[in-house]
Amino acid sequence: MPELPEVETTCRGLAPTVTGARILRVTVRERRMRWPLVSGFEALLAGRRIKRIHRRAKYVLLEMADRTLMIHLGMSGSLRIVAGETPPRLHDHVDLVLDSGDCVRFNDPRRFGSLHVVQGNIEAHPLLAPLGPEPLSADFDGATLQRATRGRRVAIKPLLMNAKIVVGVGNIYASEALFHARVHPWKLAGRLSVEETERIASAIKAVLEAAIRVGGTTLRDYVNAEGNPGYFRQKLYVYERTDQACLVCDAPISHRVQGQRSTYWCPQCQPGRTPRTARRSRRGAAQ
DNA sequence: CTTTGCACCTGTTGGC
DNA sequence: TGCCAACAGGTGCAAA
Repeated sequence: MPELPEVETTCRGLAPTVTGARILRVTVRERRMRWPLVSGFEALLAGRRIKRIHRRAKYVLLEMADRTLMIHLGMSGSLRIVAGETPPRLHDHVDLVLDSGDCVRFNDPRRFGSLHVVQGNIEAHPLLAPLGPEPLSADFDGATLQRATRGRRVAIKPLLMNAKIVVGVGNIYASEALFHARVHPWKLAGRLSVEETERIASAIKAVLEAAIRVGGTTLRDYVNAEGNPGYFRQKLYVYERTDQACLVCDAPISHRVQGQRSTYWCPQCQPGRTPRTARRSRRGAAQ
């Protein structure tokens, strides 16, 4: 579900409620996540005050004096603020009940998400340490991307989704950014020109920023901290638009599975070849 | 080292 | 109506 804009939107939505609040108690209804919740998870948080909330890659970080609660939303997770007495619904796995009477509620049908309590330097955590630069920071630009692509024989689209290269770019925004950069998703990363990596880096920033501005993309599950969807879906140019007319040139949008993920592109705006392996099923946005 | 494919889960959808 | 296969905003890990 969530890529960087959705995680960022979640953080911003939680911030006013969570910043400075004390966690009175923690209720866990399901410990089986991507990584099972450690025994004693609740006690590691109860009574602690949240100093601030921020984000690294797709992780939500709730920072306390000497520890950090690190939450990943996986494919189907969400964090919402509800009133303390709100009865739990299906897949409401974890509650943080705050001294304000509000409750931070973690819901995740597929349970690909995770929650870790990290003591000490958060950036040194094994899940964070290997991560690449933040796409919206000055640490990421055309030159960074150019350097990262040299000698790579992977196609650019899966490379963009590799968090060691750059974090936060998932399946939707990878296709969207390549469309705006006018680069074919199957183009080999190592063969990109300086101009192309420049355009891709700029497109990534532009697309992510635009998505954040409207609260992210909701396809099916995603809701922000208030339970509302994001509206970037209306601004998607290729994702889930198979066979529909390109909004720029009218050509029908193409779709193909690439590295087990759906890839969408405009064959006219993004000229290039797809390797001629077996065609796979196509599934447009019927809605 | 890089690249590829699987696995983890539940829910929804489309075709027969 | 029912059943089943395919697919879904992620990503660590093992195998090649």
